[in-house]
Amino acid sequence: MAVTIRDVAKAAGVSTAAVSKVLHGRGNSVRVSDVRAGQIREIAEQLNYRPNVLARNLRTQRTHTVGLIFENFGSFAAGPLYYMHLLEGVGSVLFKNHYRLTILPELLHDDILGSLGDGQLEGVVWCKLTRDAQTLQLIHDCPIPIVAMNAPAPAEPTDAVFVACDNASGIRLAVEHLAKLGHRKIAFAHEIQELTSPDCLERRDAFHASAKELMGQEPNPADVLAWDWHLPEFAGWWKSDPGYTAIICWSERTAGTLINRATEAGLKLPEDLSIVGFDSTAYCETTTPRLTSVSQPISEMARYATNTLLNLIQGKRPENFSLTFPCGLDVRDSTTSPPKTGPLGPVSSE
Amino acid sequence: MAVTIRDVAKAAGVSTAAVSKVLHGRGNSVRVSDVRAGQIREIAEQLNYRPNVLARNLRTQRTHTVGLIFENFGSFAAGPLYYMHLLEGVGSVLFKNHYRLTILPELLHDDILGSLGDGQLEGVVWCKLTRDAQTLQLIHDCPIPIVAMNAPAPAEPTDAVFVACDNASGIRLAVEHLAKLGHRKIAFAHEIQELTSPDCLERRDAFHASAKELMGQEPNPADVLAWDWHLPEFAGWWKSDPGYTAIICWSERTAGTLINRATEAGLKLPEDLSIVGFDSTAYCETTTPRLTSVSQPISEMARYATNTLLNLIQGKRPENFSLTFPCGLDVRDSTTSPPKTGPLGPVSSE
DNA sequence: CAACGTTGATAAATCCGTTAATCGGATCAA
DNA sequence: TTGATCCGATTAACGGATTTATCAACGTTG
Repeated sequence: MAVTIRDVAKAAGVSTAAVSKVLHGRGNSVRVSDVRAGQIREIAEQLNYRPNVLARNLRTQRTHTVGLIFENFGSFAAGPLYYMHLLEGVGSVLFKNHYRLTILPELLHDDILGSLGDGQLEGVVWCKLTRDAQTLQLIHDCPIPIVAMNAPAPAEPTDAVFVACDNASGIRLAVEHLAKLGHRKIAFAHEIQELTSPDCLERRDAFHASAKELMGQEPNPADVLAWDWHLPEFAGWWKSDPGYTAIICWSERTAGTLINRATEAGLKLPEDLSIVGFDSTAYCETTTPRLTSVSQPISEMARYATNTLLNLIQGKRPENFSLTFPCGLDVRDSTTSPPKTGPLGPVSSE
Repeated sequence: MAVTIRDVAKAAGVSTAAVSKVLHGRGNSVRVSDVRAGQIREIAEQLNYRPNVLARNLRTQRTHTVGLIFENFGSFAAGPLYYMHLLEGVGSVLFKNHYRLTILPELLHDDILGSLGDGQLEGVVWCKLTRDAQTLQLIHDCPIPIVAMNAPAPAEPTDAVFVACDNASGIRLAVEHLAKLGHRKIAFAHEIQELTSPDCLERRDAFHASAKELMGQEPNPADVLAWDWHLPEFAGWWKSDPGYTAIICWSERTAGTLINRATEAGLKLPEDLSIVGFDSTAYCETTTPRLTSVSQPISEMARYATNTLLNLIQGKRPENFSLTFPCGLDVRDSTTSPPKTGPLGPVSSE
């Protein structure tokens, strides 16, 4: 059907080795004169020859393809821009290095090993890898390198590299910011279905720790709002509000929804209530008021993860098997001093 | 290195054909008794055999892989949720059919043919395919089926299938909605760099046509706002405003940014200014006020496009080589009657 | 002149799973 | 008894590019 290297070789009156050498630069011990090379190139052009990459991949045992696993592909379109940045970061590094990117479906554990061991992928970026025994076993059995994104490294070192952001310090920045503004009672919010996310849990725990350390706020179940935001429950909570003046949200999206509920309930933002989000993408610029948010260098993390993966594929041992990126805080317009000044009075925000 | 089918065959004392038949169900004329089959399966399990998909793909000339081309991968992370829905729609259909999804980088025209003709892809979903002669030639030369998303079909039929939304009727719905509310002077907004998007141009032209038809508003350059939204130019425009009471935006993102600029300029929305967006994703629920928006069934379109592509791959001729999906209008809170009632007075919105 | 290096090029093995062709033997109908 | 059919299984040829081993011819050098 298609034109093969043999067709070209026959038409040019040379061996396939010569064609392979001239057209693709392969084969060390193959030497071709300039004249012949020119002829071969010309014939190939005439015949409109296109190399079959499948054959090459089989022979060389390389595919220049990397896989990407999202933890919840089915529902990620509803999510914020986190995934877009992730995809952009991974893709840009791969494409720059002439690699291909394959999106993998959510797979059953048994199928994953088959997918990762079928020779089609040289490595995989795995988002939000969990830390259970089954997964650790899988990492051990996996024949290709794995880099985990936004997954905390397990206690015992594994073959996989873990890239994450420092949730604790990020949340601490948020609490510190609010404390400086004069807030004395802060809540933490997440959507009800996010209970299973390791990131969410880490941030919640960090919130309790930071609130206690910086403001003496003892951990209290009422500090954590876990709602189905599609219901207008905010107004109810706010009425029974035991004095909260600020809310830190586990994600950008939660913060966006909270802004809406609060506005609908008649609150004036940020004067009545300060809100902090987590992720700081372009989305934060589009809310009203613009959202103060902990920033996680998603794109940078993705780039680092991907570069590390490419190094692993080349057999280079990484410097670190676990890297945590620091978080920042992008102060925008959704945070200000609390309405009722506390015992210390409002603190000027430099 | 890895365990091959030959290793299994040798260990089980049978031919590779038998192993292939038992483990993968391949080969019509190959018959294996149940006893042998059991032995083979056992041996394969013991040896931890995993078939090499590269070899299979080469032999069968099939890869069960489809490519996806974005028109601007490098910057799409800044965009709205459009891409997420697109990716979700394409991916879900592919995965359900046990296909793989490969994201392709932006390529030079010469490289594209190489990429699409190297045997690795069985078909491609191509977003925002342009209509220039070079691209039409490429469609003609492409050895695998193409389905174009959000691309208007060219005049002369091609081998590619075109899936788009009905921009004109969508914009008409928006104008109609505003006209019914009593608006008599409407502007159209897009970001300055979007001038090259076919969708954007189509929507602009449809705006002029609908505004003239439904409200007698003669096309006027001042009706179109083309701004760099990062600059706070809205206030200036508003002051020199010749009486506009509503703005239709070419995209969701433009609308979101406009809401912010207007709010910052001290306008009360939607009382002072009605705003309509285009795309109606979850994002519209997060703005304040929630964004009234023309809805384009992105996910559905992507699913249709992908199913059509899978049919093309199987050699089935599609019923239509061009399908336009109707748009709807999701009325939310960003549109209401204009502040100054026109000659007819406000019309109740049913 | 023998030894040796270099250039130009090829044949054939290899990657690994698939499949058409074939084969011995048993069964069965005519 | 002959011929046809089916069962169980194997052999060997693919698919298309890469690569090792090998070779002829020619020039150089001591």
